[in-house]
Amino acid sequence: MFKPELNGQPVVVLSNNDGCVIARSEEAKAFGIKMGDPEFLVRDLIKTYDIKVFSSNYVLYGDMSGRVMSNLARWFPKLDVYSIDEAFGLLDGVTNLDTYIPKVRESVVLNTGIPVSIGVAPSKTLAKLANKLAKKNGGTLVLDTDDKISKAVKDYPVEDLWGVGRQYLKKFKELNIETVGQLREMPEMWFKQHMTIMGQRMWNELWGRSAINIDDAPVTRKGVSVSRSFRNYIEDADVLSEALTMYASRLGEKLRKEKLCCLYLQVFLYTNVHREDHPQHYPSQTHKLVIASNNTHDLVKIATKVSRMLFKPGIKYRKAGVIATGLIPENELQYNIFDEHDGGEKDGISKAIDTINLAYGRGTIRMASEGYEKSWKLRHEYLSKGYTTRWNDIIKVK
DNA sequence: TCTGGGGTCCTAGGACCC
DNA sequence: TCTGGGGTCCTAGGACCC
Repeated sequence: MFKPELNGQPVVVLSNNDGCVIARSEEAKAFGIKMGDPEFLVRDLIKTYDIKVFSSNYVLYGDMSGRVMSNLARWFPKLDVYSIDEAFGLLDGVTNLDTYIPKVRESVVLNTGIPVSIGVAPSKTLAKLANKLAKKNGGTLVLDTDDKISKAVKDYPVEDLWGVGRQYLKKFKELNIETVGQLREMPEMWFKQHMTIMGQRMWNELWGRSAINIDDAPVTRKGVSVSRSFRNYIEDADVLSEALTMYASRLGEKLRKEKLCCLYLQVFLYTNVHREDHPQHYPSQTHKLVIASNNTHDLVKIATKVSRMLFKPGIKYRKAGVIATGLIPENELQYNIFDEHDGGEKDGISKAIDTINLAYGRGTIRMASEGYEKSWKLRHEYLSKGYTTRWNDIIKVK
């Protein structure tokens, strides 16, 4: 949208640390670049065909996503935002689907500049399938009769079905099941035996009986995590605790933004799983807080302490992270009669830090233990601009 | 000599999603 | 030399309860 000259060009977007290809234009796919390919393995292809490369820019994508979702919400009585680029909408009471759905699509494209596709069906699983087929059908597809559904699933490859990953696919292939049409003919008991309750749901969904509800109530989340790969290996406990300081600080910011406190903080370390010649070590430990917290001081103290306990000398660490669970609203804290509480002093400091960082940019005020050199910091060499979120990057219209 | 039945909660690990 | 990050749900097994 912001670089229209790239329309029709091969373009790829890289994961964090510029590690893997995570999005490709049709033109880039045609040159044989696959989802998840490591950048360094396709570097020659990129050069040969002059493929345009971008680092991920989640702030920009998140903002554009919000625009699309709020436009969609005008057309559905219930909208369940499933991911950054997908939503399920309820169409109860809409009768003229064949004219309504193309109208929704045109409206979103017109108002946001983002092309979307819409699939309609009696269950989420079939709607996902319809959506995929819609991409080659002008952007919309309505499966509102048993006959249309049977035709749609007949040749649809099982590996593209929602809920089918590597392991389930292996089972299907052993039985020579190639298409969703074949899969759906298996008895219900077979689904239950081989795929437990998930399979039973899938079976119902495939026959047009909705088994996965549309939920527009904001669900209370179960966990919040921050993890990153390092730019270079870390072999030093002090450097490792610098990284954990930053991750725990970010985690605190995220929790405070959602007004949540955590009762458990899990810390984990990883070595490079792709290197068989490196000794592998992937320890993890969960720390239970006496009083749930979301202030940076508490979280950093725990994260760095645990990371030093987990660390083993002589190991090349590649990645680390922190996970907060046992989440409770920050205004429903359970104090403890036997433990001292600072009366919220540290919480006040964290709030002040948030205010300053919001005004002057993330990281303006940070914990000293985050360090200064940061040899582990992310690589982002091909970052696009913050067209919609930074004053300096906003496009000029002449 | 012979030792029940029905639960909950927690954690680790596996499978899946985008 | 270089391989992402953030989630959900389910199951099994252990520890505990009465």
